[in-house]
Amino acid sequence: MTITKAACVGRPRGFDIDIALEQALNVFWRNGYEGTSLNELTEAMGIKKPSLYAAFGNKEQLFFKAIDLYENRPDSLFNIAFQHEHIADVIRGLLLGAAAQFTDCSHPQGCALINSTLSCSEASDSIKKTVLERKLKHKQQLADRFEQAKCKGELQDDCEPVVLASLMTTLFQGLSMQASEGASVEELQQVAAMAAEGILTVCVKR
Amino acid sequence: MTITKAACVGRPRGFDIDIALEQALNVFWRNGYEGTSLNELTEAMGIKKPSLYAAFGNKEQLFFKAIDLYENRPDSLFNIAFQHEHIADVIRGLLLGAAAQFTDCSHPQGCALINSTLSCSEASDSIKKTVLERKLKHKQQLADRFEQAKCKGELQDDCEPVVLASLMTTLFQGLSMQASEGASVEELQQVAAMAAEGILTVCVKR
DNA sequence: ATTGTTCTGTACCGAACGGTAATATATAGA
DNA sequence: TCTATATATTACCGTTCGGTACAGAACAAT
Repeated sequence: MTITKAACVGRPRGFDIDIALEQALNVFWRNGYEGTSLNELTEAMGIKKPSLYAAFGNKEQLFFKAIDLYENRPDSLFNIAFQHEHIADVIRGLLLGAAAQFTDCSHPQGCALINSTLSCSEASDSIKKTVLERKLKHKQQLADRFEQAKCKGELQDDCEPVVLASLMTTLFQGLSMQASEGASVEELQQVAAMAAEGILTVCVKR
Repeated sequence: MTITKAACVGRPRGFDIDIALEQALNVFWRNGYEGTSLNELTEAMGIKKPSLYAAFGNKEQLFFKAIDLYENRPDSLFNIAFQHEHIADVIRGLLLGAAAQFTDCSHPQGCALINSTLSCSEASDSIKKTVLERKLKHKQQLADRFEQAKCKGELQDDCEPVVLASLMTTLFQGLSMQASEGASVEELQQVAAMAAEGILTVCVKR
């Protein structure tokens, strides 16, 4: 899916807009929104500033498009883990999957969405707000999935789906930060495994 | 403990250096290192830039001094929680204490150390490195305390103190982020309670 | 070949950044 | 009162920030 319809008249664009966007995502992923300068972006994307502005609007819109690209990846953590039938497998899949994906060295470490939110002063308020909404949406998806599991009788009676969703979000954010700080895949997997074991023990009927 | 020895000659300083430092800490706490500008600092501290530079060196040194102030607070989370004898109380104290302190509205939300690390591009590398060392030191303190508990037979045999310390760190970082994003004290306490219950169940002998 | 359209590159904008030179001002000691 | 010293104030430095005006270059349609 291209971002801007290819023009059939005029000078043709000299770069692949999808590849450029992916490069931009990588920079935002690594440095966050405010931590990324236009010079870093243009250098990584292999284009000059006016080309960037013509193709993507401005830094803010470029960021949103990059985040869209990130969230629509087919190998998204949620997409994979939610395919499991049993809630225990979902929880294990989410935590161990996060540990694996956040340390996957084929792209920057951690979660792009979580990393981006960080380096944001009061200046870029719309960025903060939008990223927060996305994260809230994901938390809601988790809560919905856990609620569904509870209806099926998979969860303990005293386990609140919303709280469990918050706890998972907390763990994701912590795992993402640790990954960004250079934690190894082994360390994060041990952490994820211990967390999963604890959650399964106190929240899931067996 | 003052930062700079009070001069007994020359024009006396027109502001309280300790109060100014505390104001600086609050700004860094709220906005992170790179997210904080000198104008914000001087405004919050009630002084002009040359006074700031005369008293604290530069932005980087001011940050280090502010972080020192933060870590040497008497009501530090670790100081309080480590006073408990039983490891179960330590773990509960750490998690519930974090939920409470991170949402305490008498100061910025979240953990200052964790928040600061975030908004740091490759530029301020020494900041990143120093903050990382501090966080690592805290993780080590946790690991030592858990190791000690294991020696006393308080932990399950298959519970690795280092992994448990990593999991606690992960939870702290997640809780701090959620607090910074505006989570309520109630929500965080529920999350902390659930996490504590899980950890106590799988890691601690009862 | 000309025109219209769109992209590319250079060179620049005002604003904000961290940091400082120069100078005025307030105190202690002589 | 005068001098030495340390602080406060103003006004400025060079750099980088996000963003853009402008002119040239490459294509499709005529």
